[in-house]
Amino acid sequence: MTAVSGDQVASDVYDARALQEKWQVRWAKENPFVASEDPADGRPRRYVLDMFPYPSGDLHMGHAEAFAMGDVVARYRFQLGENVLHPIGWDSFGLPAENAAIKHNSHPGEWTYANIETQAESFQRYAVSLDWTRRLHTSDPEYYRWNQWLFLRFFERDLAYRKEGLVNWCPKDQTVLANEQVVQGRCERCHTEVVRRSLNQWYFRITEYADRLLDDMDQLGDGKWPERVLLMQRNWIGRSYGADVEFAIEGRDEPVTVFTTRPDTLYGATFFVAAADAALADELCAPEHREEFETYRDQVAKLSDIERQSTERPKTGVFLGRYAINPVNGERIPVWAADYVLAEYGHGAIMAVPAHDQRDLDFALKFGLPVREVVDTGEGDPAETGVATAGEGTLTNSGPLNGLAKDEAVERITRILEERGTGQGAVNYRLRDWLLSRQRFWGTPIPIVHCPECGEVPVPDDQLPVKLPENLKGADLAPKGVSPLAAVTDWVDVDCPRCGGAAQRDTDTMDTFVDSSWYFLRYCSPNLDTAPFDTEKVAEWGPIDQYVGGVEHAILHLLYARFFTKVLYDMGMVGFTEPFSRLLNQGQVINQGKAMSKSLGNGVDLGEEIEKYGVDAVRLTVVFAGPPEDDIDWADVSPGASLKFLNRAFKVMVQAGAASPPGTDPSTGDLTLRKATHRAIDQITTAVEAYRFNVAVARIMELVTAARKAIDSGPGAADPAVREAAEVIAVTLSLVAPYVAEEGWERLGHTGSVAIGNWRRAEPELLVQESVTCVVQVASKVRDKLEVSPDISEQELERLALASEKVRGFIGDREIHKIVVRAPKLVNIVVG
RNA sequence: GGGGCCGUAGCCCAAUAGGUCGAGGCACACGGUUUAGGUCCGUGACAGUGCGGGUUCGAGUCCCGCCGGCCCCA
Repeated sequence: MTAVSGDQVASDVYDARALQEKWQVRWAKENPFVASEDPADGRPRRYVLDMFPYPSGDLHMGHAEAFAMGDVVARYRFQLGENVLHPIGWDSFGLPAENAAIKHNSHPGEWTYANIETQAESFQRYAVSLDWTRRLHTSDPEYYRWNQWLFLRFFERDLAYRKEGLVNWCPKDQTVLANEQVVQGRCERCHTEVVRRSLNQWYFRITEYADRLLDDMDQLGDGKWPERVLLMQRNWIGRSYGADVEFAIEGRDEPVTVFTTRPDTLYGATFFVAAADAALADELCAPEHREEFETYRDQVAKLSDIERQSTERPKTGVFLGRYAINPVNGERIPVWAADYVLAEYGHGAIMAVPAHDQRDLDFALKFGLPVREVVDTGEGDPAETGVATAGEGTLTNSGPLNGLAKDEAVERITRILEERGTGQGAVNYRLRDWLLSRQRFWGTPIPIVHCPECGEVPVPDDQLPVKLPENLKGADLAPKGVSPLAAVTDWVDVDCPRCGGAAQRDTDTMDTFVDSSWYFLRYCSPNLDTAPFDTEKVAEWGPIDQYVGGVEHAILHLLYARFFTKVLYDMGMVGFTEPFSRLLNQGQVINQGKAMSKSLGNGVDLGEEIEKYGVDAVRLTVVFAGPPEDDIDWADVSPGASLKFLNRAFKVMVQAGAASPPGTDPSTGDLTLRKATHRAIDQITTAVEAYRFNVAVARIMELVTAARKAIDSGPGAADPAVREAAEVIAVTLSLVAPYVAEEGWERLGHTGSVAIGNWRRAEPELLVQESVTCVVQVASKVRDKLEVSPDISEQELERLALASEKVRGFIGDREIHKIVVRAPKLVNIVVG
């Protein structure tokens, strides 16, 4: 670990391990990063938060990157002298604990809390500027009690409800999943193919907030959130404008409503399709087609979502022996059942316009259904080309719409439908309600009692928390398709809170994303036992000024947390509608171009890297590797080089500290170095504020080199400018390499931590340059360079440029067409 | 299939409102220090911005097309 040995005086050598041991003890004693609640404390308040970790084991390289980035932001704020809230906690409910408990025949809590302790120690060693007094764990009854309390408030507001419906079921984890947890038809966690089941489950009515979730994103623009995250959320919510159109069905009293984004193509609807697995298809099926339909439906049920949504697969379907009536032209169109229409989107049925929708066209061609073009786009007839046309064009074959453009037609037909009472303008969303029940043990019990008399009865607030039974372990927790809680009869059987009769607890637990949807509010009053959080404290700290975490949460966690915040706003419990004012997505740490994994054998162990290079060097490596949002390939970076740099920086601080006392007036110091120092301050500050931490580090490196040069071949270590530079090095380096910064600061003769309130401002007079290089171009090629004053006038600069011998030579006898002058940096002489 | 982001030395990456492509680092080479090696100090070479067009006095930056990579939605 010691990087330098031999002729150096041992104490002047940066010894990472020794410094870690020394400063961890001091920080633990002095607690420099505790947020102040003192009302008299006038410092600006700042809330910086890293997404809390899941205690899956010890910290790994991913945590190292995330928390190094977040810590740059937090420590910068501390350096500015702000009152920073930078708390930590654990997202400690979840499946891995349960699986570990089954494997080791233990209780999930044992594994969970042991891992939390391990991670807590690692965080201390990693020197993250955390406020340890606010620590929380979502698996504590003191925490999940408030999940239950919030669930009940949602229930009262009809934002939590139970319904029977087709849900995503993971056969491996033996539980249902939210839509957001199904990626490409597979379980987000274990990648098993998800199947459909019809179950009675609890949902949060997030669709009620779809418009606000979309529209409030306006608050997050201008670089406050990464554009791609906003884009992903927009896509996920998937708002589309169109119309609901009522189709009468022969032999049925009630019409069937379909949603379409293209009401303008209504005259081109030549058939009607119900999702094969929707109740509607079953209902519409004529008796003589029932057998065929049921066979088909059973086939569809066996298909995975992946197969079903594949565009490669030929279209399948059956005719249901019924006809629907097109409301605008009275046309009888056949009703089919197919699997390319999804039961849970829109109304589970569509009007098919084969000329202008490729899926409909594929289906029509396969089954010999008519294709009628109603928008002339100037492309070939879809019936012949096999290519549906979706673009702009002029309406045709469409009665009153003929001759209109697409947008006009949409407007006109919507009005016609509304006048006739057979349809209306409508908005459809891709977003589904949030399925929150899980058939697993290690989560928050849903605080509802099912009573044969009273139905769904909320557990009264004063009986919260509904605690998990403690006597389950090992095989008791094995997945069996129903929650393990169902088997604990003395837990399940309770008196109905309303009528006192025999009743049973709901045995499902909540999706752990409920836990993480409001934890950032709990940090403001982590021990409050009368409410989930103190509204006034949240008003003082919130919303979060800077949130830091991985892009893998771009939809799930961030969407849910935004939803919760809006509900809490409506309840008057928080005063803001967006929880995270700014968001930084850090990248992943990969190795040799691939995600680290055991099977590839390319894992990099954080503990081993720290052992080899020390905490500071590891942190410096991840921060310097590139922009924060980029992935870091560990094969491309060099922690050894980081360690060497820290050594250089440390020696500068030690030598400057030995040569002059603290408090030395820098104004008499070497001007060249002073200018370099203040330019560095200026550039580092700008870079940190713009999240360009890698650039900030590069500027610190330059400053160290400049100081080194000043000591070796300039004014010498005792020059006041060298001390000034060394102090700036200590302060700026503290954002990234806290140990060496603290030790350097002490060697510079300071007492107290370097980490708080020491950021310097660049002195403007030291930033001005007495001369700048002006390039002179002839026909856009650089032909000469001039040293000029920064405030030179355009006229003067033009005169100087034209006076240049070199320039005159290149102009020759060509005619000057134009001279572009951009004082003081450039002159371009355009010649004929 | 639709949408988005990205492509700068062997490698990781910089480049205010379009204005000298190269800040920083890795690797490499050379010199100094060193008994030697490493460390340390210093010096240096290598690219013209994926390809092809366009706008402009001037394009890494703006526009169009293509190639390659990544992401989101189908």
